[in-house]
Amino acid sequence: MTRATAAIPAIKSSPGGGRRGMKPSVVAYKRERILAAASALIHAKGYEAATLDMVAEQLHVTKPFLYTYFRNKGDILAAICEVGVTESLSALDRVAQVPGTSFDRLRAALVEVADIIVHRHEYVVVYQREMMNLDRANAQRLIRLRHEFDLRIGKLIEACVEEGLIALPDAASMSVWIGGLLSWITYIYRPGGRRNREAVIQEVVGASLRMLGLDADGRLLVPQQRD
Amino acid sequence: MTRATAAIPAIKSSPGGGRRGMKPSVVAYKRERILAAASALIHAKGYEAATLDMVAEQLHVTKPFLYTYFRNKGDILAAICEVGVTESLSALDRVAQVPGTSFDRLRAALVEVADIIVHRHEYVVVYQREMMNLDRANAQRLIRLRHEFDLRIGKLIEACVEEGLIALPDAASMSVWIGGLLSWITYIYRPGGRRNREAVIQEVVGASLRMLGLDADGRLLVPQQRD
DNA sequence: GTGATAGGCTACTCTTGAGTAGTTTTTATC
DNA sequence: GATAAAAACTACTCAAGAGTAGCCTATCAC
Repeated sequence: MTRATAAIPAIKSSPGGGRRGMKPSVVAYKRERILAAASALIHAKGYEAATLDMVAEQLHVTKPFLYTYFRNKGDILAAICEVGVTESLSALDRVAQVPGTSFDRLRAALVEVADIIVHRHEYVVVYQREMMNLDRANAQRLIRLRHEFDLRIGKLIEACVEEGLIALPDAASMSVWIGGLLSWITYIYRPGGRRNREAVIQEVVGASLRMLGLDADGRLLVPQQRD
Repeated sequence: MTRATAAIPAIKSSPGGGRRGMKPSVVAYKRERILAAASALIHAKGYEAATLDMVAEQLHVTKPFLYTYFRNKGDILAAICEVGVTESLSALDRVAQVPGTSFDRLRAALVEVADIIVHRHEYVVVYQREMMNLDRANAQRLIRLRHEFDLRIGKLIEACVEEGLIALPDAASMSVWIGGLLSWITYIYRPGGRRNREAVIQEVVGASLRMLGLDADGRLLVPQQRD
């Protein structure tokens, strides 16, 4: 891991480096590097076509090296798949602290998650496409996490309904469709593509809110009076 | 192909059976059977994990049999991937004949395509997940078809805008998000799942129209006046 | 019944990639 | 600078599956 090792000093100043030994954070760093390389490769070629030898080569390392940081290929995939959902869930934790109305929190949640999906593009695509290659245990865990995410979006919506900010009947069931719209970002936005990152986020947030019968500022949308 | 052969008589009465030899339609039928089996397997296990030996076994046939109807595994995948888009495009052709306003045609298109996605569930999932395993030529063809689909949905939207039925600025660019919502059906609806087929279609059509600023009957949605 | 042919099968080859056993190099410590 | 331990590498094994060469058999024309 010639190059990775050379890059390690950057971590010295990172938090969590206790006075005695920075081993844990170095290990975490190496794992992250492996995941980034694997994720890029799997994103480009697909799970089966992306071999561990290729991952190793990209890092200027050898295959057995990878096996000291992950038990097997499946565990690498699982770790990649977790990133998006995990980060989204902690974003929801953060958002819960946002002051204002439930609408403010809902919109903040949408923006935050859209942002994560845009930033973690490759990880999310791999999650969507390759989840099924996970072994039973990892798959279950991922499904639970995803379910929790939908549930919490649903709760944010319900809070809006209770405050009278949303009028749509059965609005909470829209959470899965909002999840779909958010996931679809990966098909619309590609890093280096012609679409603008912020514009995509704004579009998806606006579309999600309209699905809930709200405009971008949280005003209720109602059928226009015929004249 | 013991079982398939036994089932062939059903085809005798099918259209296209010229007076001399029903060979072409028999071949088409066998190809379809192969695709159905392969699609189910790939849907369940993923492209790489689904082996041709398994496909053959499911049909009570052997692997070389498959090779007389398809050049290789990739061609089978390509044929599966095409189904959803191709059928959707011909649905759009049909819909163009629908009398009434542009809104009627747009809604009809959404319903038809949603219906296809629900019916061809497995094919569509495979398309979404495994497209990247296609060789360059097949991939290009598929992308073009998909692009055409988005374009034509965009045109249906534009027609509504021109007739003054939609007020949303840049409404045509919503076509990709509608495509996303339609694709998401595959995550929401599973044959045999607890969700009702018609309800799902209604939900997705309603959500799509709300994204365009319309209610289910095509009435414009406008911000409610503050009191 | 005999011969020709399409349709299908048996029994391979050959490649590729996951995972590992055992060895070498680097680093840290005295 | 000797020594121990950690980190990484070399050089495999082993399994699995895509694709194929060549054989077998049912069917049909005559």
